[in-house]
Amino acid sequence: MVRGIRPHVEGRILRRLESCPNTCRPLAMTPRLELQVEQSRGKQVIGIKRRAKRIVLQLDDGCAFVIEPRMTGLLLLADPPDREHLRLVWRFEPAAGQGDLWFWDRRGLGTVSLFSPAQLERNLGPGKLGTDALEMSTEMWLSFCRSTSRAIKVALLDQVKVAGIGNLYASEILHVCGIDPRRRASGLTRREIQGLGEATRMVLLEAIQYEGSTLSDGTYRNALNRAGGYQNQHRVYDRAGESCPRCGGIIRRIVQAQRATFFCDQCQRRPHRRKS
DNA sequence: ATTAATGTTCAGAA
DNA sequence: TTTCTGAACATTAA
Repeated sequence: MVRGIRPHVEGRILRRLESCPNTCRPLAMTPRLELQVEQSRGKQVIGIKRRAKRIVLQLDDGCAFVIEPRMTGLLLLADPPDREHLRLVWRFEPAAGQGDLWFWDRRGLGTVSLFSPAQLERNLGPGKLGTDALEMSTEMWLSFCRSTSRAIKVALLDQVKVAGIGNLYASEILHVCGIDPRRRASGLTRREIQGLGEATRMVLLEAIQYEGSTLSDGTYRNALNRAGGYQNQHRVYDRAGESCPRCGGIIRRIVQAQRATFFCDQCQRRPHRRKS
């Protein structure tokens, strides 16, 4: 999303922000966003970056819009799938060949906030979001695993501990490093944890390269309303009953913490439980 | 027709 | 303190 949007918004001047009137439900926003929006008129976008799963649109006064797409939110430069679910539009001073920026969200769980520098620190800082999954060192992975007795799959989704891993990627990561998703995080060996770190890096970089996963509901799209390509590379996600691409075992689907987990029973197996 | 499922997060309870 | 549960929502498949 960020890569697609950056060339169209960097350096541009904000004219106004509009909440879309024909939307099924008002966009969840920070209180008083409307008021602050008046003050953001004329401000310049100096940059756009990703922080874990959030998108940060930085303004020249130190404030920033933080967009949280959640399940179905999209930032689009053109051609929204429909008008019905448009939630918000940033209107910029006209520039040749460059239009406005839209927030479209089918389910409506996404949020957009306008934060002051202090609020940014509070909402994106270490208390709220852990280290980005792509910036974790082996030492950090070790202390992360030692810190919790939950199943490793569930722990990987804890954004306070490690930020940026979503449900489908947790399954993909654990398949790549061959770890049973039901294993306790604290029970992993040093060697396994090292593999987990490497697998995380590999899967996330791969997914970013392929521009994300457009699942069967077809919702996810990049900034230009194009489907992603990573769904074709999924090893286990949404492939219950199919055979494992690595060992030929059968891929299973289980539920952990009320979320679907996919894994291969054969090459992601629990270690032998030894009587002691 | 119901029910369950969906790339998420958070408050509040256990 | 940590972990679990349910709710927020819209849409589709079983």
